[in-house]
Amino acid sequence: MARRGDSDTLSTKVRERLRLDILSGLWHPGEKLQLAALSAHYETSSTVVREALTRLTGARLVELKPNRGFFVPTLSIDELRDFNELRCRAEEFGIQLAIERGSLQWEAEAHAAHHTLERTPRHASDGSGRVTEEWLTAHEAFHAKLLSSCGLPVLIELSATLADGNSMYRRWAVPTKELLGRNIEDEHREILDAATNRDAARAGKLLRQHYSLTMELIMKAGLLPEALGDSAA
Amino acid sequence: MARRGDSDTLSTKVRERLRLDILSGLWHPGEKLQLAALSAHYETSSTVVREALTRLTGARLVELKPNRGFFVPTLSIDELRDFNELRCRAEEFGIQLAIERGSLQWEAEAHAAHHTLERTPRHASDGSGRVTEEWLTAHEAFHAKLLSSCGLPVLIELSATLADGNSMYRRWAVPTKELLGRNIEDEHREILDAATNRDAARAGKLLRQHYSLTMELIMKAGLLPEALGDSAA
DNA sequence: TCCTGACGAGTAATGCATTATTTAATCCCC
DNA sequence: GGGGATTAAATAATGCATTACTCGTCAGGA
Repeated sequence: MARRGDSDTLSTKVRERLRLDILSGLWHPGEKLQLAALSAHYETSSTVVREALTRLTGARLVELKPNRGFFVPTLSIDELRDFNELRCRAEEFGIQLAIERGSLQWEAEAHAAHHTLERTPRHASDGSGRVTEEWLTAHEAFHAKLLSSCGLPVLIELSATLADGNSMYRRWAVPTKELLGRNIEDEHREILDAATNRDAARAGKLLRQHYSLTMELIMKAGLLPEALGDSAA
Repeated sequence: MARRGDSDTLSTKVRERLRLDILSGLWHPGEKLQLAALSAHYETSSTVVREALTRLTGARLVELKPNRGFFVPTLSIDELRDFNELRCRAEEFGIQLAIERGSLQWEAEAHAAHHTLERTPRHASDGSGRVTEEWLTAHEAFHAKLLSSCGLPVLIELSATLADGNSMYRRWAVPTKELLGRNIEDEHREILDAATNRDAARAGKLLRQHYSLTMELIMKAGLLPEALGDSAA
């Protein structure tokens, strides 16, 4: 085997690595995720890769076709609007509960998460315009923290799943000036402000705008052909 | 091995069996699901049991504690109200989309599913008052069919997950006359009627009432002690 | 007596070997 | 030469062996 004294399992770590690799586009939509290739890449046995993939299936980041293998799901721009609406509704409900129930510590942690997000560089320094993995993580952490005090694990998990799905659309959208250059910091600041001032209605509205604006930009930009499933592996 | 010419995998079948066994209460909340015991019970290797359990983890029917094993999640009556609200919101949105987009065939299939449901006996003939597995399946199939034309796979899956969660609460509620004797058939008929007459607002309202009434009855009845996690295996 | 830390049983996690299924390539037969 | 069956290669699914973790138990020392 390959481990010693850590706490959680190899499978968990591989799952997280795979998740980030899919979100960052290392494996692209439609691509077949072969067990042998992945176990070589992640330097572990096919068993743990299989478990990691199976787990990601539950989060809709991987699709399993019985007896055919695992695949990265392809995206459909037609679904994006409904997808976004579902996300908005879920988060509106979530933030409402979270604001009702959040403690002072929650407020503090939300500020902390926001601070981290603000200080994490958004774009890679290589000029590719690609969003960095660190920023993506901080962004999801910020939004997750806002909902964390809602008290409903299903909802937290749902929100994470929908966030990942949205990241996929964002990642495979045609890069445009508007998408790349958008000033997202103000939106986050306002959301944080509404939440920690316990204004659920305003927080919900701001979240909806925040998500919907991104959605509109993605829909205007369209998806890269690699995301539609007709690409080569 | 144990198979030859079927289509989908052993793992899928074991997962479905496990799912129904958990919903029906064969394994109860808090119980540890040991790989060795389960592979003996389902007559297969621990590998496929593990995969089945991992998959069910994604549907929140099983919980995995790293290096500790798999467990049936315990229930908390406090969460039920929020849980129900999330479900209502998701289904209201889903039924709205489904009604906008459903074809004539969808209408027909909804009627078919409803017919099956109506003709499937609800309670076991042994007088235990327990809901039959067949009725449970038909019930979920009916509701799933209503949403099936919404065009958003995430939402369909979410709805199925929430339905399973609700079944758990229903299963582990203290049996009361009101819960056992409720006339649920009229509600289904009305929902079907609203949906196939393309009245989204009414369908949504009826669904909300349908779910919320069950919830209220469960909250009034309370949960059996076995569901709370302090029971022996 | 109570804590601490080492041992050991039980079992979860991982790795690897084997079997089954799919997919494509080849070969007949028309 | 073309279409459908047959065989072969690739790889997904399953089974089993091994390793490593957790937790309970017990011995030794304060």
